[in-house]
Amino acid sequence: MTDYERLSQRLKLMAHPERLRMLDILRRSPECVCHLEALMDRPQPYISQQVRLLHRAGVLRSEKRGQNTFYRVADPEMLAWLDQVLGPVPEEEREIHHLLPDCVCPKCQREEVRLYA
Amino acid sequence: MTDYERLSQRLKLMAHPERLRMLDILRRSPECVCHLEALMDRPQPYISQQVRLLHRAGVLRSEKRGQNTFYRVADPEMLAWLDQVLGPVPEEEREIHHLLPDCVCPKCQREEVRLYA
DNA sequence: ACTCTATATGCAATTTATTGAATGTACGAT
DNA sequence: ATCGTACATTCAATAAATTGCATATAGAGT
Repeated sequence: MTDYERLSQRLKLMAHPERLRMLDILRRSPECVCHLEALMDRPQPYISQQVRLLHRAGVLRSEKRGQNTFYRVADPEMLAWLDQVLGPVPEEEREIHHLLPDCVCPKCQREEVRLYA
Repeated sequence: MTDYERLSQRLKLMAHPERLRMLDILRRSPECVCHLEALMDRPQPYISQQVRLLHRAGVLRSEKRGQNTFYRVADPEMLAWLDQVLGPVPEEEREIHHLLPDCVCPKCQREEVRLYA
């Protein structure tokens, strides 16, 4: 496999509107599948599929917290690319969880977290 | 069209091994189709097709010199992305035409150019 | 053990991208 | 006018990506 092949395979992960948006969310703070589902307004299997693609490629890291699985962008190369393509994440937007009225995920249900919104 | 859609469409242009390689060549110096053909070892219609894709999207600019059409990467956004993904082009590798023994393009036939190889 | 919840997986239908190959065109040289 | 060169276009075959939907699983709570 040439360098160009390796790079283009990873670029393909970004070169998709829904995945790009998902990456833009997950580079800010870890989110669970059900939160992504509410945020992106897509059926859960759809979210899981895209997450899987990114996870298999080593772009996302997963972390179980109770019932939920939280994903975050954990790949430095991808993070650098995202910074270049989307612009860097402003300091004040980091680690902020976007609360959603119709989201059932634990972060959206806890009052303490609501303070950051 | 959302931002994510616009960006992913342009990212798709890079997310292809042959086009990425072509872009890597054309960000260094302008080259004609027949030279790309020799460099990349692909049939001429194949080269023309990929060139067209990139040209239509505004990534490449074309310039006629005699019989030949030279293409170069003219889009600042794409150039920045290429720098991020492939690393910047070293100063000493800029504007250098890679001479090929089996290439019939004018640059490869002129002795003066040979000095830079 | 049953149930509920969060998430994962499998599969088929469709769409889109990729590639090869034939053919077309424009233009300079003879 | 015809020929050759450089490049462009078109089309069809194939491969790959995308998406929707049905279903599976694993673990927590009852």
